[in-house]
Amino acid sequence: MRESNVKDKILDVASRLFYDQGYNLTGINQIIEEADIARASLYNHFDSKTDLLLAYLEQTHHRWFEEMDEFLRQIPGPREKLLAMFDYRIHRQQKVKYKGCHFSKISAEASQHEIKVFALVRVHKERLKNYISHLVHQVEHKGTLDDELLIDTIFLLQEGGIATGSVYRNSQALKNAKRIVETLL
Amino acid sequence: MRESNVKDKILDVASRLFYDQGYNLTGINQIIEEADIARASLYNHFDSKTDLLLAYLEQTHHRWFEEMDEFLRQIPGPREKLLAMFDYRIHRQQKVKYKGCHFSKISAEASQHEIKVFALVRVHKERLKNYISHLVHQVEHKGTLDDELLIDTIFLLQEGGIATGSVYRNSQALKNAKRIVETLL
DNA sequence: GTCTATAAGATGATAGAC
DNA sequence: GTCTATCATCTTATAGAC
Repeated sequence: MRESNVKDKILDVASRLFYDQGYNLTGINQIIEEADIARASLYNHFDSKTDLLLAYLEQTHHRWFEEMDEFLRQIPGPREKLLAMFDYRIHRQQKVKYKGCHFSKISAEASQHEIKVFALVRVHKERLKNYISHLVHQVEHKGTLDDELLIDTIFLLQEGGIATGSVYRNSQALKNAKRIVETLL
Repeated sequence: MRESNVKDKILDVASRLFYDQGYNLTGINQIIEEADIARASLYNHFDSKTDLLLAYLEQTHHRWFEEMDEFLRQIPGPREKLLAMFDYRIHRQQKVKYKGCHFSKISAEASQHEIKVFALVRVHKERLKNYISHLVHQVEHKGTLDDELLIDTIFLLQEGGIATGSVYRNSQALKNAKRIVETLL
């Protein structure tokens, strides 16, 4: 097996377990067992468990936006794209079985001292809000809310919708959030 | 020390640590040390760490709504009460140093098998939404959104606002959320 | 009801052979 | 680069004395 394949395998298994079980409930032992590699092999590719966590967050961040770009590529205008963002999040929510936002989840259980982790969470949320901001400035909307408040509305409805979906294990909140934005746009 | 005082002391210390450090990062050892009680004393009052977690969630739930009732008691009408709910959450957010919703935080790190924990989280969120629902049905609003969508908007803006506040460690999102609701009401 | 001592297992990380 | 063996520490929980 090529070197990179071992590293990828470790990261794949760790990513799945970190999200499904939680970071703190996932031990190094389980990762090496399910990845079927030696204990020292893990520490050859990653300095520590925290290092593995950072790699997980970075990969998840990049894939998240790659998939969204792909999802929205065919959608024509900014209004349609803003609404399709909700479809993307509903689609993704179903794919990950309603366990919530990867970044919010880690943010909730990480030690306060791991400042690099929180920095990555902020980067992710910031980029999402910038994406929404870009589209809102392009769209000709009703003007019930001004641009800045509309950006916040769309962002917060998505964040609230994902959080609520993880509590009820369904997409109802996000579907309602989409209808709200449809009415306001 | 009276029996109940020991039990209260354990629960107080555990509550503080569960929220500040996270449930999984808080060990029984630290709880007994900071509460200054014997190891077996804890197990005399609580069957297990999970039992302690459930007691923490129940107490937090009751106090949360007690404090909100107190906060909103003087506020005159339903419109003002709906807006003051945001003030309550901002006030509370500052008090707990922006570490997010107690229930969402536990929901994010608890094992999927602890179904009683998730049931309590749903109870808490459900009661909050019912409270909002009650007020919205009383208020005479603009009608930009119908009652049901307005209830979801207010609920999701609060949930998103708290989550976002825990990422940025400030109240900006909740303050903007309040302005949005002011515009829509 | 509270105490100390201890159990049995899991934790993250390292040493040294190949 | 991968391996096995091992470390010191921490985990939740229980036994038995007072």
